[in-house]
Amino acid sequence: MDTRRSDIIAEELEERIFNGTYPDGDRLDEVRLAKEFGVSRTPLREALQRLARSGLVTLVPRRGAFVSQPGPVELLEMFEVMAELEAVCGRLAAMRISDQALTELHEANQNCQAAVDRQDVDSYYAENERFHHIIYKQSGNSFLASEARALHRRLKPFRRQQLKLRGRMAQSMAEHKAIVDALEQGKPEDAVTALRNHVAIQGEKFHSLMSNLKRRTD
Amino acid sequence: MDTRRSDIIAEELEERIFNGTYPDGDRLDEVRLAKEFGVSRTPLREALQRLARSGLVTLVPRRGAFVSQPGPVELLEMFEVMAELEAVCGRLAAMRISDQALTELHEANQNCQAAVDRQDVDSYYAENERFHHIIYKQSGNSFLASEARALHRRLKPFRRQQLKLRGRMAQSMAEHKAIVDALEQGKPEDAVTALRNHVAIQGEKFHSLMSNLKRRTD
DNA sequence: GTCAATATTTTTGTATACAAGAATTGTGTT
DNA sequence: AACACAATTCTTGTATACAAAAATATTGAC
Repeated sequence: MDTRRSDIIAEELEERIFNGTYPDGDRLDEVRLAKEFGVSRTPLREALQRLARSGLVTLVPRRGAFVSQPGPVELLEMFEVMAELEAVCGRLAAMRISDQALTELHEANQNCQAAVDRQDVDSYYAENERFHHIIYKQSGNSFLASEARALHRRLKPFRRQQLKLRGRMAQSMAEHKAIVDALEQGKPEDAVTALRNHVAIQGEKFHSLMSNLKRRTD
Repeated sequence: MDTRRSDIIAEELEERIFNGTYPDGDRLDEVRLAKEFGVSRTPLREALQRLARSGLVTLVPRRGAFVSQPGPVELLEMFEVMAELEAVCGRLAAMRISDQALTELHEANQNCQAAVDRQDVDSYYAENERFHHIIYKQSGNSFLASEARALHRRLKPFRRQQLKLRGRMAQSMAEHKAIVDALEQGKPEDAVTALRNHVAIQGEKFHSLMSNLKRRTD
């Protein structure tokens, strides 16, 4: 329960940057936004500073706040790091995971499959997130888990795009199975490769998606 | 060159939290600090929000800002993540490192050795930092590099403590050599293990340091 | 007509003022 | 004496006011 207006505003602005309302490089005018949200500049500035910390906007002194969407190169870099973070989580989780978490993992996976059968992208997305969050937590390293969650969240809008690619959801399910198997059998290195590939492939898919998009605009 | 006062204040407060001027849980009074720095509350609040993003203080709504030093458990978790980040940097760098960077690495290492011979802790620390930063950069992934730098910086005050441990600097030098060898020969997995151990051992050293400290206060 | 220098406007950074919630103190009751 | 409730004080959150720097427009010279 955030009582501060700046928190609510920060979330709203974050949402708008994610869904593309504000394009890359766009300047976020303090007074205009303050009027729009019906607040003074003070809470709005605090919200902008928060976004700057997350890397969503860059604050140029005496110039203002500018939206900074990650470019293709930066995105691939972020996916690479995400792949490694997940791999580490998997390696630790393979040694530390609880029985209860394993059943929860199976449960999330079954819900994923059901969503695939129903062609329900939203539901698939939610269960997939749950799946990964369980692994983060089961790493037994809460700092690692929170870092993983943060990057996962940051990449959310870009992962979502490629879920629409033909056959991606089915392929993803197969990868999930390999991950669960590795964790169940307590094989750290298997979990590492399974998770690393699972995420890395997303980066590659995204890459092909980007080049397709580019070719279309030629 | 930061023109904004809030930046300067944030740095100063960060320094004070690092060097223990403000103990854990201490409340940072806005008006008192504002008077002390000779500014109004506005830039000071912005500085506090910045520190909150870095995790150095926690902002409780309507209650204020409280220093939150990481506890022993959290620190070990952070060292574990640092070890993995460095390992990933090393793996990528082993494949991508340039000849020039390799010579720079040798150079930094020689300067390290010279500092050890002179028993010059400060100088050792600076060159050691340079050594690691080169590896981060040579990962060829600038997002990864900046994440590694951020965590490295955050752990700085805790790493520093254990440099004073007897024989640690000499041991560290041997580990550096193993790292450089792996990078030079382009062996990713060797670089991974060398770097992971190099950092992980810092976490363990810190752990023993902590328990010694605890025993003394019993 | 173009370029440069200056004046004006706009916008950010900071200070101050005000409002609302939390902590504290004091008083009254049991 | 102890507890509860109310009034006061203190502190945070927000709005407004002001100052300084950057952007823009205007005027003048060539």
